[in-house]
Amino acid sequence: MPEGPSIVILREQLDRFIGKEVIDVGGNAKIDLERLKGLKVLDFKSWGKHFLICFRDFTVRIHFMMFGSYAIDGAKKARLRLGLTFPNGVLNMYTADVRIWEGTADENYDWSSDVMSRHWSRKKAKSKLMEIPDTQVGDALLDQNVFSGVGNIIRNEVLHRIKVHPESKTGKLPKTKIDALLKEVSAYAFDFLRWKKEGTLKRQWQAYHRKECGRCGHPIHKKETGKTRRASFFCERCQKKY
DNA sequence: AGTCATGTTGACGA
DNA sequence: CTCGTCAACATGAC
Repeated sequence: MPEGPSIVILREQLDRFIGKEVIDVGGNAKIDLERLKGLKVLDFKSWGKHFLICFRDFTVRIHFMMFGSYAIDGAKKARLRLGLTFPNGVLNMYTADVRIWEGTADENYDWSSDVMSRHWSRKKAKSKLMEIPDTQVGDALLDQNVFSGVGNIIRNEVLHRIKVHPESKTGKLPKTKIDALLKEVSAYAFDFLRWKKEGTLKRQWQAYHRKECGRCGHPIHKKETGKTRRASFFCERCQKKY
């Protein structure tokens, strides 16, 4: 569920609830559920992995963490975290971290860091990278403040695409590799979106959870890298360590 | 059936 | 104050 493109897919399915009133609220989310009742949803937005339900005076922020899921016009077996009933349908969410931000989404988020936003700024991401030259690029990719929406799939596939080893220090990357990184991180997110919709995402993976490199056939190395200690999958033949 | 995983936060101690 | 470590959360695919 969790990476940015999956949240975009959720958002895209909810157009018919925009402008509609929440006529009932349920679930075990630790927020004041009654507060939503009777209010109109002005919009659904996303910022990276954050799914945002926009009301006039506040924003409900949903984070699906690792195991989150949702159902539209249906229910699942899992315990309901937050369920919204509209006159024309239902949105149910499970295993999510739910919070309320006072104010609008615009007041709470910097859209330029979302790799799937139309406001995504390569330039700003580049200057953020320059500030952390000693950070491993694998860790930098998971930094939501720099690349919001990027998760473990996107980071591993992007690094494979640009032939860079996850343990490379950002400050040592050649300019061409920095530029390739900034370009591909967004490009891959949109490929992910398309493949996920087609149901072909897994078979497109070139490194992530693969035994052999999708490019050269060399065995894929799996290792917990960096401070994040998430699993990195990479080709020691194709991907150079800087 | 057991293992593993598309993630983040907060507590705690050094 | 900042850093590292760890527990906690909770589900489903294989």
